[in-house]
This record gives sequence, C-alpha cells and structure tokens, in this order.
Amino acid sequence: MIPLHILRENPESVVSGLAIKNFDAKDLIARIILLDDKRKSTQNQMDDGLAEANRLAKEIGHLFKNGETELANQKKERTATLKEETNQLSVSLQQIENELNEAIVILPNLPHSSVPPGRLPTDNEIIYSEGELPALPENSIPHWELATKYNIISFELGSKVTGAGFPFYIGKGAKLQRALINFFLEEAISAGYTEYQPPLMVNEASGFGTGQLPDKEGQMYHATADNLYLIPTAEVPITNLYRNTIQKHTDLPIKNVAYSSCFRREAGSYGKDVRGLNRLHQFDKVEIVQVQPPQDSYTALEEMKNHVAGILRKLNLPFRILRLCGGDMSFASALTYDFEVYSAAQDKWLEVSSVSNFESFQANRMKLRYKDENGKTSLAHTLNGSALALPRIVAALLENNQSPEGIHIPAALSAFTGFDIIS
RNA sequence: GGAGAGAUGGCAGAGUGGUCGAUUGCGGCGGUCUUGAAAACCGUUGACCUUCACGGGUCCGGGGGUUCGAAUCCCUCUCUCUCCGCCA
Repeated sequence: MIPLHILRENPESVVSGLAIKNFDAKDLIARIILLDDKRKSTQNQMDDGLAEANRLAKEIGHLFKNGETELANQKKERTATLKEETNQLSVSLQQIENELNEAIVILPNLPHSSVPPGRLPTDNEIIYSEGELPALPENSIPHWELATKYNIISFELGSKVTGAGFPFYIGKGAKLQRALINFFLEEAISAGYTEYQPPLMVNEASGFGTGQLPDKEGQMYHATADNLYLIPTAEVPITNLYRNTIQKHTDLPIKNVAYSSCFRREAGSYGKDVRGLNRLHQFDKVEIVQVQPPQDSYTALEEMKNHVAGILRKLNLPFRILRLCGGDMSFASALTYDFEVYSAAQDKWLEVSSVSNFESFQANRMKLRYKDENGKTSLAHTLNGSALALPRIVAALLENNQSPEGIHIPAALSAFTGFDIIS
C-alpha cells in the first residue's frame, strides 16, 4: 500500500513511477484523492456532531443529578436528532473508507529508481554472472530422467497419491532434500539470522498483510471450512509476525530465517516449464526476511543478495543475477533481484531465488511501524529473499554433476548428506 | 467435542452505567543530588483520524446492540486459562 500522503503530495511522480510497472494509475489516483477529500469532510461533520452529543450527555448527567428532570428531558430531544445525523454520517463514512481502501489497495508498489522499464523477462537486466557453464558428457540427460535412473524422485507416485506437481523424494533423494535444508539454514544462522519454524497455514489478515490477498487469491490453496490458506512461502507467516506492532529502533534490524514447505496452485501454468522439478505445487524453501529502518533497507538488500550469491558459490553452480524490469516485478516489490542457475541438460537458466525490498509497502498494509531515536513513529521497511528454493537447485545439481559414475555431490553439501555420490 | 472462567496502555493490575483514555506499581525517558553510578525525590511517558494552530473525534480483544451517556449491561465471533473427553 502506497502511503496516502505520497499520492496526495506528488500524484504525477506516482503515475510516472507506476508506468514503469505498466500500470496506468492516473484515473485511480484522481479517484483516491477525491474519496479522501470526501472522507475528511464527512468525518469533520460527524466529529462536530459527536462533540455536541458528548457535551449534551455530560450536561444531562449533571441536570439529572441536580433533579432538574424537565430541562434534562428537553435536552434529550436534541440528542435524538444528533444521534440520527451522526449515525447516518458514520454509515457513509464507512462506505467512503471502504471504497477508498479498495482503490488504494490495488495500486502496486512504486519501483525503485534503478528499475528498468519493460514488460518481458527479456527486458530484465543481467547485472552479474559467475561460474563456468559445465560441459556435459555426450549422453547427459535432464533431471527428471536422472530421478528415475537413480530412483531418487518419483513424480508418478506423487501423481498417484496426490496429483501432478507433488513428487515423492526417495532414499538419497530425500536425504539430499534434508541436507540442502540444513545447509541453507546453517548458512543463514551463521549470517546472523534467527531461525523460525512457522505454521504452514495462515489466516486472511496475514494473506492480506504481505500482499497475496486479494491480488493472488487464486494462487493459494484455501481450506474453506476454517478459512485458512496454505502458505505459498514462509515470507507470509514470518513477516506477519510483526503485523500491527511498533518496534523499538533498538530492536531493528530484525533478521529471520525459516524453512517451510510452500504450496502454490500455479493456475495457468503448462507445457515444458512444468516438467520435472521446474514447477511444483508443493516444494521446500528456506526464506530470509528482514525488517529494517528505511535508511538501511537498500544496504540490507545488497547484503541479502551477497548472502544468496555466497550459497550458490559454495554449491559450485554457475549463476547470474538479474535486476527485474518493471513488468516482471511482483505487485509489492520496489526492487527485485532474481538469481538464476544454469541447468546444463535443459540448456536454460532456472530461477532459484528472488530477493526483494518492499520498502514500506507491506509495512503499510500490516501497520508495521518503528520508533526512531527521537521517539517518532514511522513505517519500517521489509525485505525478503529465497535462500534458497530447493527444486531447481536439485535439478541443476543433478544435471550439472552427472557423470558415468553417478552424480557428484559438492563438498559443501556432502558434510550434510553423508555421501558424495549418487549412483 | 462438553462444562466453566477470562481478555484493560511496554508489563503487572484497579475500575461493574455519568468529568475514565482510564487509579496504582514496574519498566522507559528527562531532571535534582553525585566525581560517576546506585538509591531517594520531582516531572514525564499509548495509538489513530482531523486541524497551520488552538482544539475536536475514535480506540479498554474483533463486530453488533441497549442508553441522553458504556471499559462497565446484552448478543456474537476470536483467542487464552481450568476441568472432562478424544488424540500424534
């Protein structure tokens, strides 16, 4: 949610900012300002009425106490009409506020000044790349075939028991999952993050707080009997920990890490993008989340970017970092870096991490504030990033490290798996 | 799932229809005293909307109702605790 005062003070720059995200905000902002004017004048009227009613109620109390019943009853008549008026005003105020809120909530976040314009993934800016693209042996195969060959992942059994996109991991495949989770968690913990193990379901208010609702309603699994949503990422519970709070400046920065399963309906996905581990309905991810005072949030974003790069380096995976263009960024983000690793057998780059600064967008939705050194209360900034999502890392590890003897496990991981080859 | 009790400011905890946004204690902040600190004493200390300001309004778990007037009475939802049942 973009703070209202920004829309009021500088509507033109909001319009041009959102144009970078290919969002035409002109009419909507005009409407929001109009509604806000209406809100103010209605509230002023109502407040005047309430002020008079409060005064009268006190007077009536005194009159009754002094036995001046007749005069008191006279005054009561006035309160009746006042009540009628203020009730009506409060109903229309409620309506106006709802309309205003519905309008303001559909505005995406403003992009950072460094965000390039564009609509397509090809408009993203490659800002860094590292590592040699592996030269694979002649008869190398994609990960979904390796999975069957070594019996470490079964997509068929997953389809049978649940449905497409819910694989089983078996034997060394399962252990590889556990090892990656532990490796990622330990990396984050030694970088100063506190580990949380979150609930896998959240309520509606939490879905709204991080921006999944109402924007991505159809992308989450919804347990309707209890009105709970399966989390699409640990970002949702971990950021909502701070919904409706005022942090002391001495409590910032907050740096949390959480492992969780993630659930995504992925409605509308199809074709070879969903082959094997490329796109799943349930997958595992280690997520890092930070809450920062505004002046430090971009330094924190760089730090998170370096953290993710460090992990990929230890896994020996060739990767590149993209600065997402306006059209490819998420609704809530101000600046997003995507990490892609090279999958040799598929000959393509796979997105394995997305690191974003949301500035005050999520904080404003969930009323996450902090008190600075001078006691002034203002919105904090929130950030998060995957560090990392497992499936495509597994895909790249399997494909890039295949050999006639089997699949070699990078040294940094074999400490966690207890084996260094899958054969 | 059944029965009962409860939810008040950062925390603890008063307040059961009328100057209550709320007594008090702790904590926080500022000051006096001190070389400094502690103690003691004095002062100060919630959020939100609105206003240039003075001021006005809203908030005692959420929502609704009764009343001229609600933290206080009624309904409802959520959550917490105790007991019973079931259970990893």
